[in-house]
Amino acid sequence: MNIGAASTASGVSAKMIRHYEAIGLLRPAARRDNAYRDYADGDVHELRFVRRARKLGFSIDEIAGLLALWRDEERPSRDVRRIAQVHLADLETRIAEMQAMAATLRTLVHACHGDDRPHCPILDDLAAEPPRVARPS
Amino acid sequence: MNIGAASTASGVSAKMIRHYEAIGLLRPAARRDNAYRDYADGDVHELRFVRRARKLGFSIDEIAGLLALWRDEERPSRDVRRIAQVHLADLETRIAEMQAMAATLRTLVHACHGDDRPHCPILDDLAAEPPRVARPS
DNA sequence: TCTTGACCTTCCAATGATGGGAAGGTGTAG
DNA sequence: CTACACCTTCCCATCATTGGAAGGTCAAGA
Repeated sequence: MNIGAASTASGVSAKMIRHYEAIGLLRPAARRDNAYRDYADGDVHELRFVRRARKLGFSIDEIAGLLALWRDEERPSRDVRRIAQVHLADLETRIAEMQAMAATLRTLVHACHGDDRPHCPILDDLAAEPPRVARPS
Repeated sequence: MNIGAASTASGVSAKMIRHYEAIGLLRPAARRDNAYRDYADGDVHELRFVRRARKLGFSIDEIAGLLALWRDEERPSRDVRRIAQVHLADLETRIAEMQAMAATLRTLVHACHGDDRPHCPILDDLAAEPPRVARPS
């Protein structure tokens, strides 16, 4: 199977398949006489694994770990769970940060008339002096 | 005021101040005889504006627009509001995507025993065949 | 047989926001 | 005079992905 077919079958772009190989996430593909990469069904399965993990937001490093565990029939599920938990906590932190941003923005957008007049609470907020937090020497 | 003082006063790192100047977000700073950048209070105010906007997740391009509007005493607040609204919608989309990831992950982490045994629903999910979506030719 | 077009190869570069660090000039206090 | 803190520019790295150039390969049709 050429890289194009593997790409179609897995949903991972050919560009990314080569990239994943280059950075060592995937083992070097078999080559035909013409130097074309040659993929088997198992490889496509791995590519789909990677794609699904990316869709869940795992980093390449994390996926490398997950792939290694997946290949190891004896892995303790604890190891897999730990990776997933760390990533989940990470996601939750970032979601909370973005929700804080969104909440502030919603308030500001709501407060802004959004008409011809120049007065704008959004700019007022952006330009505001930062609150002088009490910082005991 | 040297760049270090402006950095301390604004909360924007000296590195980033130079960067913002290099990419054209900020006007080239005044220079002293020794070629050191020289900042006035107004510049620090602008830097704080940029910092606050970054904290709300605005992109550099969006901040460029906001800065221009801020400088223009005659701007219609509508223009500001539109930028903020687009960004807010963007944030909400990304939050929803991440929440979908997190929800899936929570389910999987919950389903995984996380012990010595190799069986792991997390890997099972990642390795699952993608649902064959009906795709009427 | 020749051409066309769809594939494949490698290599280089860009994205966006930020940081690290090198190599060298400047300012000030001891 | 010497430290040391500051400043300058320049290059490189991150992370995941995409775009493109320059060139090789293969199959089908005239």
